[in-house]
Amino acid sequence: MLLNERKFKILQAIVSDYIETAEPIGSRTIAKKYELGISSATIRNEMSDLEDMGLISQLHTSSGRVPSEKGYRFYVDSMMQSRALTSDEAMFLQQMLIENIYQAEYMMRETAKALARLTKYPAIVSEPFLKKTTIKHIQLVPLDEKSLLLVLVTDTKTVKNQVVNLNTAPNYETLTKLSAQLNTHLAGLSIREINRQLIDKMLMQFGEHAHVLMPVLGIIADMIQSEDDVRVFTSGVKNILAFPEFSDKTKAEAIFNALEDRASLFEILGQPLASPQGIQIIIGAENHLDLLKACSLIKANYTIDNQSTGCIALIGPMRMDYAQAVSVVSGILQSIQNVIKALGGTQ
Amino acid sequence: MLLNERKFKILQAIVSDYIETAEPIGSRTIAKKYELGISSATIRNEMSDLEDMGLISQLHTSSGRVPSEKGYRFYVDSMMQSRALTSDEAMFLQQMLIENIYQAEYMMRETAKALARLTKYPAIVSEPFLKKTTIKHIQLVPLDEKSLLLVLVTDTKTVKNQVVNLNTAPNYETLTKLSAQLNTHLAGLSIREINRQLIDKMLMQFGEHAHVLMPVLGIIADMIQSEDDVRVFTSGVKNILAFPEFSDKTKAEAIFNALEDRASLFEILGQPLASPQGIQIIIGAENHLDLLKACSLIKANYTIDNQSTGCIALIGPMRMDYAQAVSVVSGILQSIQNVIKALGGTQ
DNA sequence: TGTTAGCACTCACGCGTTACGAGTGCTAAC
DNA sequence: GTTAGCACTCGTAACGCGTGAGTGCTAACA
Repeated sequence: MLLNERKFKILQAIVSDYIETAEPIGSRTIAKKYELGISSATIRNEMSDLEDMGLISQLHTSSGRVPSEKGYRFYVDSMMQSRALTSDEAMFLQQMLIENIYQAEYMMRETAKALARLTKYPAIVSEPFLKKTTIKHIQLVPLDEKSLLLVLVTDTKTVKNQVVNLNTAPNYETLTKLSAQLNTHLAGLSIREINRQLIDKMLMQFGEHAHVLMPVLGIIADMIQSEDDVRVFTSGVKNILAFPEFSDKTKAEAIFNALEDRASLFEILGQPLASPQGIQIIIGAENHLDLLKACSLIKANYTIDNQSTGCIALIGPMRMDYAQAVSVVSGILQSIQNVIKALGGTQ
Repeated sequence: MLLNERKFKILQAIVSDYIETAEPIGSRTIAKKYELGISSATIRNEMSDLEDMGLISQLHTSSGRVPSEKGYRFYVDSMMQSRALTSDEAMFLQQMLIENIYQAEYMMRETAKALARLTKYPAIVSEPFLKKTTIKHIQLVPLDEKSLLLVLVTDTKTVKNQVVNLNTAPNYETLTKLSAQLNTHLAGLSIREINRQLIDKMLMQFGEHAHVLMPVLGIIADMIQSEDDVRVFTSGVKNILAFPEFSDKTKAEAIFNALEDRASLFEILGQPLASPQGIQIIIGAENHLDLLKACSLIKANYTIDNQSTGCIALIGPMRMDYAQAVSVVSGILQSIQNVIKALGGTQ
């Protein structure tokens, strides 16, 4: 779609004004507020054209114009100015990094908080999806006669635990030995690399303890493959109450529902990224979740060794401040990558 | 405070009607709806007395009456009928128990969900506060040259992890030995029992690895003592939007703030219980958290070996359905206790 | 031919008025 | 002691109306 410069400027004025005020905007207001050197009548003519093109719309005759989804899309694609982080924002992120971040879980929670704090939009942060990470260490820990604890550490130092129930659990020494063997075979592998052949080979070596190995391997596969165990952190969900577009209770509730339900959170995070390395902007009904069709999403994957893994996202009204949100998301993305690198340590 | 039977019945009618409808209730309505065998004029006189006693109040002259905090307190203490779980509720809890509950974290999350689902009030569930539980097992897991992972399992099978950074981390065999020694000394103890004497004795035995022991012990103490690491699960926070008393945005926001902030959650959960074994009902300003002064709380501790440990709580408007809430909380409390017993297993 | 001034028209919104109803307290009669 | 009746209060919903921000259309102008 091509717009002449005047239409371009008018659309830009409408979108950014609406992002700021949430009020429909009329020709006279544009003429007064933005010095375009043309009269309101001319602006009216141009606006009529923009409406024909589907970029803006009216709520009723004789109301001002409001950007349409297509209008937002055009804005995001063609006229949004990427802006740098303000010094306040940068300092906030810096501060967050300085505080000791020992472990993935803590970092995730803090990241969600920071996103929500800086943008005033609800934020979602997911742990890395394990199927894309590799196993760093496995440890079998004794619990009692009939159960043991399986501890799995990934290359991002995310730690997972699961109790394994058996008829009779091996004693401490045996578990220590088994742990060592498991590590010999599995450390450094991703789930994709654990295949039938490898399992058979391990079963041979495990001998009398094969009855322990089978459930343990099964659970490792489950832990790695199922979303069930991936923690998702949200923060600032209440922020949506501040937006007039959600002052209607049922609309606010829809969003709360989406953000409190793990299934729909995964739906939000899990859609394949058009540009997996970058930041994706999803406007209104472009996302397929009915509960969020009045919202826009800003998503990014953080990556480990260039493999996409976890996800961070912001949710806001369609008139969200895309420029600010994108810059904050990209800033935080970098911070996370740095921390992941640091956590990776000497490996 | 003593009320004659007529006043008692009238107050009961006012409280339960208001709990149901959230509308002030007048003498004529009571006369029609509840067959007390007296006229509205008589009821008016009695209501005037009840108001003098501070049990009910008017929002303005010529409006119906509304229970005061004192009135709710009287209701809860003297006239609330404890009710059994409905068969639906009982089945729901039964179902929850049947689903495999392997681990404390999962159980907590599900418990919070169930509480919120059954009552329509926001629910909070905390993990056991460690200072009151005992250590079941400690394991040191290798990570890399400069760090190791400390895994701590408690008697409720709650699992905590923390990365420990050292100048040079011992190798796998050493860690295995150290783990065994730590367990010999510490398993079965609560944090109160880890004293200077014991630490000195351990330092002697650890010899060359004393430089590992000190940070590890420090972190164990931290993990056990600090609230920071206690997970708190909330569910159904959005439910407050359904109550007309919170339709004012700022009032709803106050509650969202309280329930999203860990510090205030701890404040909610942490107040000493008047009756540590039972269910505590806190009405309005009886709780000291300003953000929640328009709310009532229903709290209970779940216990392990008769020591109070974790906490479950419901939050609602002052006119919450105390009878139902209490019965659900007590039902869930029992379920949790059963699960804890089962998790305790053969120990 | 593109731009602009002017005009008639639309429609949401705020405001004052009014009618209504649910509630009260008081008084007098039973 | 109880109740019927009455005057009074006050929040709320409905209504009408003026206002203002907006539109599209037309005619005049550069």
